[in-house]
Amino acid sequence: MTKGKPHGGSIWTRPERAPRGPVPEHSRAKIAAAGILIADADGLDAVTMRSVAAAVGTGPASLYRYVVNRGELLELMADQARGELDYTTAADGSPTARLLAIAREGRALYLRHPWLLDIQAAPIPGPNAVAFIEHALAALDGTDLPGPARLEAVALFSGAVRLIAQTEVEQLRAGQDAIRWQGELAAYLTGIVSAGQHPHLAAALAEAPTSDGPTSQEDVFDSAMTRILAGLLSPSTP
Amino acid sequence: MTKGKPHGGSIWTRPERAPRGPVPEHSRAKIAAAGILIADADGLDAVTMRSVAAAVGTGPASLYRYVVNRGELLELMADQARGELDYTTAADGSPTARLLAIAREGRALYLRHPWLLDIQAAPIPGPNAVAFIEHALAALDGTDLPGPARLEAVALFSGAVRLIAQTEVEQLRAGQDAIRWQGELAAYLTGIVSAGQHPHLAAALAEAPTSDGPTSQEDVFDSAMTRILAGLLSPSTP
DNA sequence: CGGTAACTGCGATCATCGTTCGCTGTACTG
DNA sequence: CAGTACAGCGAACGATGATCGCAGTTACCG
Repeated sequence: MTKGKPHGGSIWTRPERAPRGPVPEHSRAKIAAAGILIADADGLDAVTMRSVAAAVGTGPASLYRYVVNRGELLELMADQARGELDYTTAADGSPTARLLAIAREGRALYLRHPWLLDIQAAPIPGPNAVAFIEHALAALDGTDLPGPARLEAVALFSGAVRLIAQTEVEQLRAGQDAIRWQGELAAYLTGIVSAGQHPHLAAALAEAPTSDGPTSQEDVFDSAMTRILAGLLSPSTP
Repeated sequence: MTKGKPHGGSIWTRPERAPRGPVPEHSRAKIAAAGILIADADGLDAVTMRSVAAAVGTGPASLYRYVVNRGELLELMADQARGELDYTTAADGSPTARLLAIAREGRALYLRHPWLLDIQAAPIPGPNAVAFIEHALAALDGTDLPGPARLEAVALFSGAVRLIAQTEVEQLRAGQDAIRWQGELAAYLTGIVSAGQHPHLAAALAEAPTSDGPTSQEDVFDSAMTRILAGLLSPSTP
């Protein structure tokens, strides 16, 4: 009759070890670690079922005993990487300061594992994602935001960290091609601007990129993050 | 000797029509339109070289006369979709009001073409992306932000629109499975919370999701966007 | 203790996808 | 009119995600 899936939706609601059967030769953690190593070295596209299986020392088909599809493998990797986050620097201080500390940790994580930006968030958060939410909520203690608004603020906060880190990683990805790339972009925009349309873009590009010395990436990140946090933590104006 | 790429980096710096040779039977716009139709109907994964080629009425190999690879095809689609944006509602008013109007347009676009969220921004923006930047910059007129900060603010603004729309689309994607999905998520979180760790998450979840009637998605979007804009437009506090 | 059910490992294999090759035909140049 | 650069495209390649079915392994039940 009606079957009623016993388990299944997400990998986080499915037990790692089955009640019966032989003891698995590998583990989710080991497989995820292998995937992370490959992604760090050669990018997310290099993380194939075959490459991960080979790194673990087995065949591609065997991975499907631990994971339902490639997406779940990436979920495993993403959550395991998030386990590297260290929240001790966000232990106390003002909400803004604590969240900024968490944001810095997140930025470092994205720079360490740029492929995280290529994985879109899964519908159900893994344990380390939940831990992130918990710590961000803890940082919100002392603000006058109501409960649901706090969850929303954490989501926006997390997205902002990802967003800013993404622009930073994009430049790093260009690598040594940065000169060629920036040159092409500049030529392209110059061509557009000189056409007469887009006066505001012309004005913004004309202005010099700050005359008082080169700003470090960390400073850019901090100031952008601080601005966003100011908006998120301010009471809503109805 | 040294060849020196005549053209090439991006599709936007490459002319659509070559100076010599027969007149192409198709066009970038037509191919992009076909791809958009498919993506709207069956998602971005259904946009394969074969399916788009078939929709245009040709073979897969022929598409490579218009596009260097699948990524460029997606770029074409993304920029063409952005051409649907209407900025007339953002013509005047306060910077916040104008940006909010643009944000609403963006939200509607993402809801109309959810697959846009699956395409990550290309290194070089297409014409309609440039138009978006231009209009956002125009909305920033009257603020005291310096030039480079405005470009940064536009980037953050654009990312915020995308981020908020994404959470909204995620729920829509669950579709009728929403009941099952929310149920599973709730059960999952309940299990985690009841373990005793994560006290802040427990507190946030315990609080009722506002007692004064159901809030519409538009209101949620507007309030979140307004909060973020407040942060972006406020002068940096050094 | 023996039988059965549930599970693991995995070789072989499939369907599909992005992309390339090479040929033929066509339009523009000089 | 000859040459060249390009368009269209059938056929094919290599790689990938995923499935099937069988053999070996463990735990539970009577």
